[in-house]
Amino acid sequence: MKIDPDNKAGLSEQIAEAIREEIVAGRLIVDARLPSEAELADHFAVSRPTVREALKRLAAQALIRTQRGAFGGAFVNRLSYTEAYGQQITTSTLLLSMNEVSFDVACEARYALERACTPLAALRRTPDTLATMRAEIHRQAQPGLTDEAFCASDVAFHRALVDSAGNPVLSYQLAGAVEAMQPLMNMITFTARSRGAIVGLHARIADALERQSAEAAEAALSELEAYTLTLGRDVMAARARAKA
Amino acid sequence: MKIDPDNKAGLSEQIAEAIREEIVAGRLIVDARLPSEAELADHFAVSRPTVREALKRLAAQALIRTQRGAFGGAFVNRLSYTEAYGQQITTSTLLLSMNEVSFDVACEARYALERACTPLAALRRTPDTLATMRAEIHRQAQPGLTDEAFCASDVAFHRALVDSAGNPVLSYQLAGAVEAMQPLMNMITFTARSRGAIVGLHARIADALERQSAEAAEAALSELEAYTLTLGRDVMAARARAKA
DNA sequence: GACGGGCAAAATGTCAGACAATTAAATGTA
DNA sequence: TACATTTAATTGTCTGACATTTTGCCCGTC
Repeated sequence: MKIDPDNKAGLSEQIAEAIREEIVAGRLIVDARLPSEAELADHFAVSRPTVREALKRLAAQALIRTQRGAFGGAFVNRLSYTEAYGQQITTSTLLLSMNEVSFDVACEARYALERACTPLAALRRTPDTLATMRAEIHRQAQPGLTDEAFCASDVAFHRALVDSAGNPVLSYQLAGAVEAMQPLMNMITFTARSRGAIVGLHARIADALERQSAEAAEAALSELEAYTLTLGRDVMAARARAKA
Repeated sequence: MKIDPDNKAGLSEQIAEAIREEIVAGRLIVDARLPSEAELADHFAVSRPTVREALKRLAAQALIRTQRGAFGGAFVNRLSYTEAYGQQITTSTLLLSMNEVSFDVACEARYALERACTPLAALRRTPDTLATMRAEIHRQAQPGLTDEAFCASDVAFHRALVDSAGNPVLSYQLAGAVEAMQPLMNMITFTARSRGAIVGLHARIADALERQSAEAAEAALSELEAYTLTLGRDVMAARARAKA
């Protein structure tokens, strides 16, 4: 590995970057054990706390895992889909909440991506994913549901739709797009009428997938997008009025 | 903020999680200054190195930035699109390289997502993005290009295609899908004939977008997907033969 | 010879204190 | 007022130490 002059980046950051390079370049393969903290400190000519900070940076990105005890140490971590999902979701949520992303733009991105899944979902939907979608539709029709629970169920429905495509990479990519919308959707107060409309469109999507009609599913999805957009715009307009 | 019992998670991880909670819940807003390391250490009743490890975890995820000097400290960072792109790309690349994702699955996901962009790209493509695409096509037609440079240009072309949709959230979501394919594509040896075919399809896509025909662009994209798939399968077959 | 307990070693996790480097505000001076 | 200097606050790093956890090995017993 390379050495570190005293530049402005900070030693621990440089060390973390050097190790990350080793991993992404494949020179450190999955489950390989890194040198111990003391050895790394010696190699990079820094103190152990500095090395530890570097390792914690990598651990925060799930690139390594640490194990205590004899013959423990830091090991290159296999990035599982589950961990990748989590990172994807937190990053997407923060990106949307911190950058004044308009409801319209986020909505457009989400439905564009979901429409990309529908041809594959229509082809490969399983009884399992269809059952999940039906169950969520049923839950959404319950009268006593809070707005938050309704939104959570909405997310679950759309995740099932994405998972129907049977492509884990696609599911991973869309996890952020679907989940990150939830905080924005939570701002909407769903009336009985709007809930009915949404449930109806969800049912149309599920029906279309069941009979493997990608066109019908895409059409219903587009209607849902348009309807969600009007709901969101109403909220924004009401908020603007309250502000003035 | 909450306290930390001595459970198995590790103190620094618990502290990092507690602060992350504060940020995502909005109780710590963008550019807000966190308490100093000494104050945090006092508050959580741990030592300063432990607090520092926690802060480095957050810094690795670009959630905070630190500034030295008087009235410096740790500040909640606005997650920029650029930083989010970077995280998205590294996570996607590692996910693909570490999980034996087949070329077919990755390819399918990528082109499905890109097709989701074409209707918007056809609607909103600018002279700027079109010029970028043309420039990359021209570069790809140069004879002396290495395979790596050809792949890099291919990525640049597809990024321009995605950016044509004019939706930054969409661009962010697709950054991983497009960039993470590059290591897989780099394994392919591009003959003069395959390069010609790809350049031709790229030109057809650019032409279709220029005249705002989403259908033609999607058709060309699908052809490109099919062709890429055959190239990838040839490589896999050759590799299987070499192994046997 | 096999099994089990205890001990030592190795490694990470944490702590305490100190010093260096940096930066912005406060202060002093022309 | 404008500029240079000091000063205080804060992060970055180092040194050294102790605690905790886990593994492997030795050794005694059955």
